Amino acid sequence: MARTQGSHSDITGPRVQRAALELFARHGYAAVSMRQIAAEVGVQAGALYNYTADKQSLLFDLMRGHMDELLAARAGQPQSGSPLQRLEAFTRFHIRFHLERPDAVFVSYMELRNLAPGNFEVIEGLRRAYEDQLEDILRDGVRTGVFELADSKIATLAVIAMLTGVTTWYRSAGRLSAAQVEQIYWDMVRKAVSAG
Amino acid sequence: MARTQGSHSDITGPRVQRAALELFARHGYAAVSMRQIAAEVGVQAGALYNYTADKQSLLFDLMRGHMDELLAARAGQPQSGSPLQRLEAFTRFHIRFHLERPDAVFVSYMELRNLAPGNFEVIEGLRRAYEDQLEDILRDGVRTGVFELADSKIATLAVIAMLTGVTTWYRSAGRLSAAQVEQIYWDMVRKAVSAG
DNA sequence: GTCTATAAGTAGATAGAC
DNA sequence: GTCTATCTACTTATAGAC
Repeated sequence: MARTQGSHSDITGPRVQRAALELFARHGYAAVSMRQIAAEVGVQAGALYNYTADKQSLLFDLMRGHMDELLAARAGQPQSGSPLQRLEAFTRFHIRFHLERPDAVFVSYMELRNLAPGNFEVIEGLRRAYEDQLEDILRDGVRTGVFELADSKIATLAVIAMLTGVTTWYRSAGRLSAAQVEQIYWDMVRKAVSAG
Repeated sequence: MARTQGSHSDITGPRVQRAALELFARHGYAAVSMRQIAAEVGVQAGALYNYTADKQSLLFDLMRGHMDELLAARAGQPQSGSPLQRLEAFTRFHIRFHLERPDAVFVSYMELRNLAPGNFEVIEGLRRAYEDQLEDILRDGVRTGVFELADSKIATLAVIAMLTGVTTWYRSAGRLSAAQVEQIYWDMVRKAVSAG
């Protein structure tokens, strides 16, 4: 990974982010040193500070970028239809989006503890905004009688936990395609929330 | 937390385990130093090595103890009845057991990455033995037609992810009792796996 | 923009006194 | 069994040369 001296600002920046993401996902934020990230990129540790103020900003920017992307992608999806249709759209979107970014999902979920308090507040707010979208769908369905749930808030958290869990075992080279996985989870979600 | 000099082997050992568990749960294994653990216990760092060979063993023993306790508690539960009855027993057991040990659950789930390879194999084997119990129940129910699932293995992982997720938000001082939470999750699990 | 060198501090783990 | 002291290595971050 040695690199001869020179200027590479346009390509080094993204490479730093990518190396940090991969290493944080594999070993955890606290277990990864700036030297390891630099080695992965092919620069010396000091050079990283041209792209990030410090290690904490590296983590926060990754998580912030992931959440922004999640909310932007979701905003680009169709939001109309019956509660059942909206729930199906949400479920399929969630699985697809998360399966495409296993590292970012893993880091955003596992490294919340390692965010500085102010940074944590920001990420937590974005996460709640996303969850509220599902909760709204479930509440609408309960109101119209198509869903039957004792507690919409808990159902929201339960569904999201179930769906996000897919990233812990799914491998694209495995026996199931992403489309099949999407269908299997949608079947379970639909049944879990539906009225008898 | 200062401590006068003396011998306290019988009480210090459990205190080391407990302090490590709490600190690992709150800050993460890699972010916690042996000196922090020692300060929490009220001894100097060197004294910890009377109770653990090294930091890695501290983590492994905690996780191993948690998994052993999980499997032993489960083995003490009734295992007979219809697939639906067995699923209800498993669901309620899982929620109750996990709600009673939020720190151990959190550490056992989040710190898998920080186990040395051989230690990881052990914990992974225990985890799989536990999951297989749920998978057996689901398979039996599918065979007898009471459950309807496209894939028993994925349903197993989905149900466990959903149930374990309860530990991320549940607080005993919150608006719902553990018994209520148990009931809400059981309603969702039952519906999610049942045949139409 | 990247390098080398370094500051200042902390890590895990051990040795020997008591 | 716990203490103090210490070894060796590594940590984040910065300064100044190129």
